[in-house]
Amino acid sequence: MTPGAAATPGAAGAVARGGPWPVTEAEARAVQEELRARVERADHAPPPGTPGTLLAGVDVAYDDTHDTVAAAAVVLDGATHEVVARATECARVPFPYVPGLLAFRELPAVLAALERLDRVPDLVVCDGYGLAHPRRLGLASHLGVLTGLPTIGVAKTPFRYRHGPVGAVRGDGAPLLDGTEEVGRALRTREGVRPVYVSVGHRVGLDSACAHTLDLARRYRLPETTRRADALCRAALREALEDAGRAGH
DNA sequence: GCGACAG
DNA sequence: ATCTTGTCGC
Repeated sequence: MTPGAAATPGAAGAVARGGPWPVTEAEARAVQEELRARVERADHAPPPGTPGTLLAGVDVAYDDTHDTVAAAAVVLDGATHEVVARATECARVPFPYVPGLLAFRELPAVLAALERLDRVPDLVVCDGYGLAHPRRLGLASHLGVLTGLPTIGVAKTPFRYRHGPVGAVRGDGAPLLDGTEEVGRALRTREGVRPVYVSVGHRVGLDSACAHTLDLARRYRLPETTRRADALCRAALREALEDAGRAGH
């Protein structure tokens, strides 16, 4: 994948091939403070169901004892939701898990997997948050700024944010609040199941982000994109560890 | 200082 | 994220 619309193709490429990356938490926070101004809120995502549209999902799996991370990028046809492309990347874990700094742990491998795709997606669905972040630069927004691609974040827990009751019907939602600021939406994708937490990443509006989340999560709580990416990165991690084991013994 | 804490 | 058995329900 070579995103022609990339805002900073050089930066994304440098990261993908192991270029500069923050080492300390202070450096990482400084990077976020720097990039937050580049997040675009205008909606550039095609409506759900648009024929010819490509929807991507990205996710990562870890084995900390082997210092290994596996990332996967999967592309679905926007109308049929059939998988049309996939790619993976394994690497050393580049950053520890620190709440608020997840992107520095996940993005290098994710960017490399995206670079390996032979298609450029119209929207990337991330596992985590976008604007719902202490510095308004969760991994979804961060990925969007580095690639120029429209992105959204769909998380499984509320992190540090609050919301009122969510209606029982699929599609019902409640604002995710950071104080009085709406940073996302708790969204019910299935009745009788906990809601998911949707937030804007880059170049997508919140209503559009929720519409895509609902479109991709008909049968299960989570979007088909992240379910596929999750399965693929786990398989990639398993194979990487098996190969390493064979080579070592 | 204490608790909370995306994945 | 990951460690883990059985169990309730469609």
